[in-house]
Amino acid sequence: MFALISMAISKLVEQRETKQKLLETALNLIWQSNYDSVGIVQICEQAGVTKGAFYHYFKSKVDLATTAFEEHWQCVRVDFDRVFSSQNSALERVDKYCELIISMQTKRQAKTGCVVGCPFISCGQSTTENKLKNLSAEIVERMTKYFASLVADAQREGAVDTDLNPSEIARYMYEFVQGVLTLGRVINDLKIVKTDLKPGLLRILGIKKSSIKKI
Amino acid sequence: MFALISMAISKLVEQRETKQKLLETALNLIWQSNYDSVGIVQICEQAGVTKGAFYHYFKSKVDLATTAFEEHWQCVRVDFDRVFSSQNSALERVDKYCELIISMQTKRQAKTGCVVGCPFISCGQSTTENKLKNLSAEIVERMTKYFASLVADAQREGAVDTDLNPSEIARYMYEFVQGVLTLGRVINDLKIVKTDLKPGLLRILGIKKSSIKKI
DNA sequence: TTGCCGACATACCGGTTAGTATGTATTATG
DNA sequence: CATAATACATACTAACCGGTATGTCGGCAA
Repeated sequence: MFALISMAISKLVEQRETKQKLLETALNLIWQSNYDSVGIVQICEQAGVTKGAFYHYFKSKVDLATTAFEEHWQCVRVDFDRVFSSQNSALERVDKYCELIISMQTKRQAKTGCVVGCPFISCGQSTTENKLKNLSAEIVERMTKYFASLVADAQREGAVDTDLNPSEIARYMYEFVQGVLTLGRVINDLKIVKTDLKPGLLRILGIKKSSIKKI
Repeated sequence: MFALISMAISKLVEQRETKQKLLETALNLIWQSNYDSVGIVQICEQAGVTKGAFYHYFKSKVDLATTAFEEHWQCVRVDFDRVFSSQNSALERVDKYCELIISMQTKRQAKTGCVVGCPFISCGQSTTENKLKNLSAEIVERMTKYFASLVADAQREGAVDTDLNPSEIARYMYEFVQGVLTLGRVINDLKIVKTDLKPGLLRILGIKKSSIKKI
């Protein structure tokens, strides 16, 4: 009886793990290189499953990739919701966001041996699949919302001049973030991410000196 | 006699054109999509030559790509040398640089139908070929030099605070440029490039208001 | 016991890939 | 005039691609 139940459970776990392993492996491989140059068999081998298993769970390569990226977003947005929480002041958000990015990138570098940058942007701009491109564009919109409310709150807090359009500054900030991550990936060095991300963001945000002293 | 000479010349032109057409086509195709997903036969067909002609002039695909990108750099560096000339004030350089980028991107968009971004960066971060990656990293170094001297000159001109490290600000600026171009490519819209590039750069550069009035 | 179903595994398919081997026409040279 | 080199063109190969068709296996309900 107990044996039966535990077998059934382990079976369920295995099932979930097969699909999950596929998603995870696909994300990692595509993130490291790019969508077009990663093959299905390569993903399967790395995940330790066969092609049959792959096509049992996913109807195509782009199907796997999109769900992998969507799942990854659901995963990271938890972190973003936390650091961009209204509970944090604007400057705290910048601080925590930079910490988050750097810690994520450092972990990935430790795992893969190279600087990977943002998966959505680096992948979305280098694939021929429109589904992935659209997903990336969608992520850009979502991310700029975080920054827009950050800037608006910074203005309300009196840390930033109010004679500026918050969404403009927000765009500059996110554009800068992506630039730093992209160049970090190209020259394969986290140094510039670690040194430039925060001061660059603060410079764009343009915090008033008076507000620094206040905090 | 004249016929012979003109034939010889036209032959020479043809030869140069075959190789040149290959380089040009390769750059365009790879720039539009990415290195890994562009095939040699595709390049040859587009260039109107055969595979035999291709392997007569280049020993491999990556050989073609690297020489194409190096040639493209030699082409655009002429423009960069002009806009970043010491004859121009720092603000003029920013102005002309933004104009150059926007005009280049607009032309490419008209030709290809999509926003292509910076070829060196978008390609270098999405290929598995280390030769191309290294070339991209090299280009990054070359470009930041332009910005570093721009910032230093801006400080000497009194347009920017001197209590800042020029190379730091230069990095922020180039990182921002690449972010704007990358996002422009991802969302396939030149709008943000046109609206954000110049004000974003000026904000990072941090021109003193007094110097604006002076000019 | 039978029949079915989900969860894979294996073998295979047509098409495409980078790269090569060989053929040929034209031009330069001794 | 012969030979050699250049500038290609054509045909091919071995590997690999995404995708499919079919087979196998354990569990489960009737």
